[in-house]
Amino acid sequence: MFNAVAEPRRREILDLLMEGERPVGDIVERLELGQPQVSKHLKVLREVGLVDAREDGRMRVYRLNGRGLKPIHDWVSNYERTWSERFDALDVVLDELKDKEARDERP
Amino acid sequence: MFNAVAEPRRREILDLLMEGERPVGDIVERLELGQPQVSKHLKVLREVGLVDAREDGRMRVYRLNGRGLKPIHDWVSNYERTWSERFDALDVVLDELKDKEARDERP
DNA sequence: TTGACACATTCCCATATGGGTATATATTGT
DNA sequence: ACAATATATACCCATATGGGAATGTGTCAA
Repeated sequence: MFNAVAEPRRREILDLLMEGERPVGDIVERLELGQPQVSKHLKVLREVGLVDAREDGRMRVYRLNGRGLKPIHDWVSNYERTWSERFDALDVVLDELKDKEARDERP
Repeated sequence: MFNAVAEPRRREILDLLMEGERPVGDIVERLELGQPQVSKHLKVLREVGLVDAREDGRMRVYRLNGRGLKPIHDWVSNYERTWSERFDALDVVLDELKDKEARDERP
């Protein structure tokens, strides 16, 4: 899944979908990439759960599923303290509290 | 650079280096991977600035440079709000403050 | 039903990449 | 100087992957 995001065009697709759901055609236009290529990238993103598709007539509307990026966020966050000196003991505690709250609210 | 981190073994190397600097031999042992392979992975990580090397006699001691992961962290953080409902307006303000402080301290 | 449209899938090709093996380079110890 | 050690590099091979072109599938409109 790190792999899915390692592709520049796929990151562009995700960035685009952050604006809102989009049919394939729109993505093809914006990325200036062939339609089959976009479909293939979307397939990869679908397989790792980073996007969902909704059928609307003869078009498929793709929607971002940002939660799929949480594993990456979690992994990278472990390294945050190596560059952010502000990420000291207090910050760690606060972040853990924030995480705990989030878990309690949506178990 | 996303690419460098997309490789599982390279992430293992980074995770290992989080414990502290290590010569190549130690990494080879821990990863149970060939020495040339480890050297090649380290080369990739060096080229994207995720690790630094220090010469110590006939061995090269590699050290983590976590700051190189900041771009990834920044990119993924844009998506955090899509899965964390606690990431509301107040949190955004607080995080921006934290960023600002960090910039002021290390410009 | 037929044709146009939106998208997915297939096939082909060029390139990149990771592992394995062998070898080169540099440094230490004797 | 020589052998051993630590690491880097070169070469080979199998596989994965992205783009391009062609084709398949399902849907709407007339």
